[in-house]
Amino acid sequence: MTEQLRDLSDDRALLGRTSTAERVSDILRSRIAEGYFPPGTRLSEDSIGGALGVSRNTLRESFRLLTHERLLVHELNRGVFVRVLTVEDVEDIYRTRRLVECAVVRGLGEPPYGLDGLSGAVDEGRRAAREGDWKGVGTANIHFHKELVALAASERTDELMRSVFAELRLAFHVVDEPQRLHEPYIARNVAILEALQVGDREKAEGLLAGYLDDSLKRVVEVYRRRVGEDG
Amino acid sequence: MTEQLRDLSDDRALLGRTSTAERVSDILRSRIAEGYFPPGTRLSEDSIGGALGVSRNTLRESFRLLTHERLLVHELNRGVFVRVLTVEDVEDIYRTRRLVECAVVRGLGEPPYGLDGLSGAVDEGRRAAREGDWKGVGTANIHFHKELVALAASERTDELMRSVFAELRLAFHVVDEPQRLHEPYIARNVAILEALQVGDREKAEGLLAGYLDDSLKRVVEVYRRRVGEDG
DNA sequence: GCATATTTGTCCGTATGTATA
DNA sequence: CTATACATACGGACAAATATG
Repeated sequence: MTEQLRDLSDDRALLGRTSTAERVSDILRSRIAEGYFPPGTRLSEDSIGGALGVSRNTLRESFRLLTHERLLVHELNRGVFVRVLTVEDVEDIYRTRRLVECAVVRGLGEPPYGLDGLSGAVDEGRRAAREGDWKGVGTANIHFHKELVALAASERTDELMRSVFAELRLAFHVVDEPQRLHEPYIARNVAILEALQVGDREKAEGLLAGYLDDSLKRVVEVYRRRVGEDG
Repeated sequence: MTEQLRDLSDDRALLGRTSTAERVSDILRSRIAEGYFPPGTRLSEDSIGGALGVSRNTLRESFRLLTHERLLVHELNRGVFVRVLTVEDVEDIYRTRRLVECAVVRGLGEPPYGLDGLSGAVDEGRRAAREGDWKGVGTANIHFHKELVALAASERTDELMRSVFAELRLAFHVVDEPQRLHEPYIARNVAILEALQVGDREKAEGLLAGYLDDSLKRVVEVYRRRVGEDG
């Protein structure tokens, strides 16, 4: 474990613009997102603090940040663990996505819209698919929907959904069938993008709703098999 | 200051289910919500830690929690302050409210709906108005809209909006014209409730959108005068 | 501009409580 | 039941930044 966690002692000597705790959070968030700390892993204060060369108090502040982002769960007197989502969590994530993402599309003004971010995410997904990088396809799909939310031009809505999408990654790591999970949605993202390009909000919203319903069904189906009865 | 901040030393001896830091956060959150710590106030580690009888490290964990809820802002080497919202913040809060609250109403299934929470909040507002407790009317209005969001039955949406409504209170404290700010909306909440009671989602959504637009206009109008150019 | 006091940032050592083998 | 491991919380220390005179 220690090898992959770069020691921060050097950086600390230099002038750090952000606090140590935030930099630690950034590192841990990446490790969780990329699956290096899979759901269920316990993050010991001692071993991680030692590996990163930061004190317990500093590390605890990082844990607090990530706990509030719902990536870690804190059990009193037992420590922090990478969150293991229940099937109900996954359903609620998609409930929230459907509510917000459809509302964003519906609330768009008159076309044309600034769709560069969306088509960029589509390109990113196609490129990853060509290389057989299915996890990359999953990342690109999430980017697509983040860009979709960004069309609402609301800082709070963005941040709100940022955390929801981070949670969604946790579910993807449990499922761990990236091609089956992500490939079908490249084409559907394209369809949504095209509807928006011609200014057909209603069609885009319908496609989006169908997308989310199907995606939820597929994730939950595999998810139940994985987490079994304990989730 | 010290008189209003109850010492926690006694509670610590008793069986506490939650951590000290969380209980401290609860206390500070209430104080901020009720305006005892108005926006802009600096929260000194020494004085508050002393008043509550907790150590600096514990208090700093509370500050982290509340900072992440956007109620406090942290300035490096200067400490934490109760957030002062800008006009842009207020506009974004209402943008988010409109997006989510309208989507909740639109996404309701077939009537009848469980509207006990909503009518309870209406009663609460009427009672407060009879007693001339206009801040209480504001609290009741926020309850009404929290209950409205709760109709979506989504844990994440609830939590998300809980933090948005907490921020909204910060704006109300800056404005500080509670009667003018809250009284007109009792009747409009009633109208929304009645539309939902007869199952007319579309009318309810329209009333809600108008409500939010008017409320934003009124808050911003007074807000600009208060914060002036520095916001 | 300078010197001083205050406050925060970070880390340590330790005592206590809690869960688990 | 005991022992171990860990988390919680406290108090103290010192450096660094900031505020004050």
